[in-house]
Amino acid sequence: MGRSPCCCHDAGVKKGPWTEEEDKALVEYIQRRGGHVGSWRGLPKASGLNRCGKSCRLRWTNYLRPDIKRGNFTDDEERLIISLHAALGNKWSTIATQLEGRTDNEIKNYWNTHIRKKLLRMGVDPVTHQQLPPDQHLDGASASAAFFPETLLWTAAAATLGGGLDTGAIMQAQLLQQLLHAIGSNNTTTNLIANLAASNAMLNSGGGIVPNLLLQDQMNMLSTGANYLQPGYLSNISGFAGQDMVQQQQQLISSPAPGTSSSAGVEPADQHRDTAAEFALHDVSPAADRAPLEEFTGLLEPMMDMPGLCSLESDSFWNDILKDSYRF
DNA sequence: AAGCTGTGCAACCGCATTGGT
DNA sequence: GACCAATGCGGTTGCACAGCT
Repeated sequence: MGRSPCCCHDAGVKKGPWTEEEDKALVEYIQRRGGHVGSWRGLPKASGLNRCGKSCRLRWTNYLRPDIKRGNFTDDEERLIISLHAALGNKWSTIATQLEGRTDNEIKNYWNTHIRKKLLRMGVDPVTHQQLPPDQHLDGASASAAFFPETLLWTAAAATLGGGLDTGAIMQAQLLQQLLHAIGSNNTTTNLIANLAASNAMLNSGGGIVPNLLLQDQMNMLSTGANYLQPGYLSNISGFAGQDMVQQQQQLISSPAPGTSSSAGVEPADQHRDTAAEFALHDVSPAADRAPLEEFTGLLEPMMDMPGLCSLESDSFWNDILKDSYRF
């Protein structure tokens, strides 16, 4: 497929920072058309701007659009970005759809300048969201090989969907997280369910399962609520965004580590699967309490009858978890 | 005060994807 | 299905600014 020549290569087309006059001309043009641009390529000529159409689009979407939120990111926004990044990777535009008034460019910049460094200081790999070896910590602090079941859960969910995570995949993970919360903070149960998800991830790692799930407004409601699924290191730390990093590191170190993972030289996707596999092999706990599991399956059953929410019967991710749950 | 360095962010660039013919 | 124009996306760059020496 041939690449179209970009108008930006035309001689005489202005580049660089936009002036107030240019901003005004662009805003007025778009407002005159009722907020509907039509053709970006034709916009510069029609509006009298000596700019590339691409440049106009970028200026509008990243700066001039009236619904853009200004100011610092809140703690909740930061957590949401981290959670979504753990599942989606650098899909900035997808992440931006879940943060009202924030642009993909803004989120990307914020990630690269703030969050990325923060995670490195915590000893968390900002790409894989896994614990880094002690010698790779940004602050040089040593840490035990802390392990987070919920991080694994994220990984498992992402791997289950073959890397092509869509809103349905996020919903699966979020619903699973909510179920875990509903059951309570029983670590044994959490680990068990994480194992089930990990096993499922191994079985389906190349499958690219795309579940038939939720309506967009349900997705928005849940993903912006307090119960969205977070990587384990977030749920282990209260007030992540504003907390002193040394203190956070100490909290991480103080957590007992049920398992370790070695991932040097492994591609991220493979690393996810390897870690999931390792955890599943070493830490399946048939001694998990029966009562919480009954509660878990009890919570799932009525959801099967909720039209438009999810179709558990036709979705092997949930089916496998359900079957495995009953087996215990 | 001048120079250096680090940081944050707007904007650019090139490839990927989408949609129309 | 092939082709091409238009748009979208993510990585990268460059500049302004602040803080430090």
